[in-house]
Amino acid sequence: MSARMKDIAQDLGVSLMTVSKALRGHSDISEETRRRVVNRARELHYRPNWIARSLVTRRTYMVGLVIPDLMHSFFAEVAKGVGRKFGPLGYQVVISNSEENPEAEARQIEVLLDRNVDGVIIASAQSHIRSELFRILEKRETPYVLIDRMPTGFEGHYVGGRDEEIGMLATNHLIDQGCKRIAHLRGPVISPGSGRLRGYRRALAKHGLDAPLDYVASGLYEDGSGYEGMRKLLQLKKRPDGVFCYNDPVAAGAIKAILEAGLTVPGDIAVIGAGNVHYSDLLRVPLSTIDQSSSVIGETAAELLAQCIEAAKKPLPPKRVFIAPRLVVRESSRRK
Amino acid sequence: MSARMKDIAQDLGVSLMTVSKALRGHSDISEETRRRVVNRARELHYRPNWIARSLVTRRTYMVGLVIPDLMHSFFAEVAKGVGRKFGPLGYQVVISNSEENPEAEARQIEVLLDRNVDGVIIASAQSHIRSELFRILEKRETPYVLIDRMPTGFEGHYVGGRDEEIGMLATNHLIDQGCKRIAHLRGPVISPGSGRLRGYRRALAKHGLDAPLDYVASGLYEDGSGYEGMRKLLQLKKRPDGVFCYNDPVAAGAIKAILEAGLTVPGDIAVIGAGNVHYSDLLRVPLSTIDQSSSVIGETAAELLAQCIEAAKKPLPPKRVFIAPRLVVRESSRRK
DNA sequence: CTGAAAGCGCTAACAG
DNA sequence: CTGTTAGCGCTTTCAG
Repeated sequence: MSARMKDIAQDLGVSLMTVSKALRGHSDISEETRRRVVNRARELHYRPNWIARSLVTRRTYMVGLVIPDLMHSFFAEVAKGVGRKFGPLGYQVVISNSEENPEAEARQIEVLLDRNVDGVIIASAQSHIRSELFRILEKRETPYVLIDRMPTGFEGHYVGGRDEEIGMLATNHLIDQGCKRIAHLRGPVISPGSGRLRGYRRALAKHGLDAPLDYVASGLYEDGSGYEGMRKLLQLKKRPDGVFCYNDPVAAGAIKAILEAGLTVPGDIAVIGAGNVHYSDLLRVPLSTIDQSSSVIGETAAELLAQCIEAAKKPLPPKRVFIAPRLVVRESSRRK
Repeated sequence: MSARMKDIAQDLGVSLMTVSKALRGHSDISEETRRRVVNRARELHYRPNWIARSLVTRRTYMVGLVIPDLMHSFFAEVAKGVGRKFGPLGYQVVISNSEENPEAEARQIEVLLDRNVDGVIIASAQSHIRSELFRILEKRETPYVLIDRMPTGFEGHYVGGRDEEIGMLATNHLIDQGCKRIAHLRGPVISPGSGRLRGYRRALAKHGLDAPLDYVASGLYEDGSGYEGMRKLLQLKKRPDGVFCYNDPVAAGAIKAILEAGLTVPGDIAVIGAGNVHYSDLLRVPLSTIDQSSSVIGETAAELLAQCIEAAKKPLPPKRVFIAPRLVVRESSRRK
């Protein structure tokens, strides 16, 4: 096994405590002693034992990040943002994949808490705060920040997009481009899905446009379901001429379905997504989208969580940050 | 703070050790006692303290996974495979992003080792085994498995693709499709890049086709560089009619460049990538590719590492697993 | 400025 | 079957 403080202490004929303090840059150690300790530590390739330290300090310098899908590049980007913020602070980020399963998510969060992470960032698959998970979370005193999705009733720290605005921005853009029959491939029944749907409806209402019930089809999260949802929309007697999709993967699937049906994008049907995932530019038809600054969401959440952790045990008043959306026009919706 | 074993022991009037053993299902505890302990533990919401346990057992049940880019869905998929295998075994996977930077990678691995992970899986950015990193890695007795990239001189555990075969498979396919002037957007100077290039050359040689030096351009890792590389190829006097790209992102960038130049895919230039990333099907032109079974690589590496960990301190003889590649033909290369 | 004592929560090894 | 003793490697507290 590698060297311990005890070894350094013995070698130098000082006490273990002196070594401990010297190594941590404690003020009441003579410059001379510190130098000797540090040198000897280097010689022995001493590496502090985090586990032993954690046992007494009750800090692990690990934070959990729970996301529903690593493969979705939106979350990968969020993860990158979180890592970029926490790395320099000396924290390890532990990523957990819930696969959109609320129970799996709850179990994973428990595991993280059992490991004494100092805090958790969660893009939750729970739709409501009345779930087992939040009871667990509240019982422990570990700070946590929710991102991207806000379960109904949730009152704590949150960082995410302005979903209603996203819906309006996208829908207004399609209207601007001259679309008259605008459909929506909606996301799951969690805040971003509902918020974007609300925005879609408001935008249509404001412009006096119809929003037939069957113009809203389920797109769920990804290209497979986007493809299916679009195929349903294509069977309607009054085919839509514009579609706002919950996110970019759904939009990619929708485009696939449209092209397969022998129609053109944006000629026959204009399409817009949300998320601005990094390959949106490379799709069949370069995809218009609403940028959500995924990595900013990650960084902001990380910053907030770091503050909560520093604040020791006095919980900070709940803080909510909403990142402004931004329209990115590419070919899939450009009609003028 | 939450309940400790001590609390359970006092409540029940037994010794701490009895509790410890009962909770771990040790055989020499009466059924009766065990039941009482387990019940009381549940009542108190007892959760074992991993940190304390680790301090004595020297096992953390954490494994590190170091990859160069989470955003590249190949690695995201590998990560998923690793997680799927280790999760049920009670391990936490800690992912670290090296951003293709060998020094950052080395530092991150040190951090992981400092945290006493039980093992590490690495898709290394090091090109040669004579780097600082491998000295560190060998000094500690923590088992590790390399994946996807094999630094020259490396002799340890490895799981990856058969890169030369990938190159041959892709190039042969282009030849089959009638391409006569086949170029290659090559990857970085690490094993997959060099292996695929070798395969490309061998395939051409076998068919007596030319491989002019300027037909090999640098594509590096991603769409940006693929785009740039392709633009260079397009300026050659004898324009290629087929391109084998290092990976799918590079191929996506190449297609973008080709279309922008007013040419068609596969009509003017057939394109094939490698990796079969999940959105390959949704690109401008659905991308032909070589499937590498990314998640199988992750799972296999995880399994191997788990064995190494179980093998206690006796290092297993180096094992190497090469996953067979598989041709996936989509539109981008279909000429017949 | 330095150090001795106590303990974080748990387990290994052995004794009853 | 149960319990005692002795740590794991470090930090906190307090006395010199």
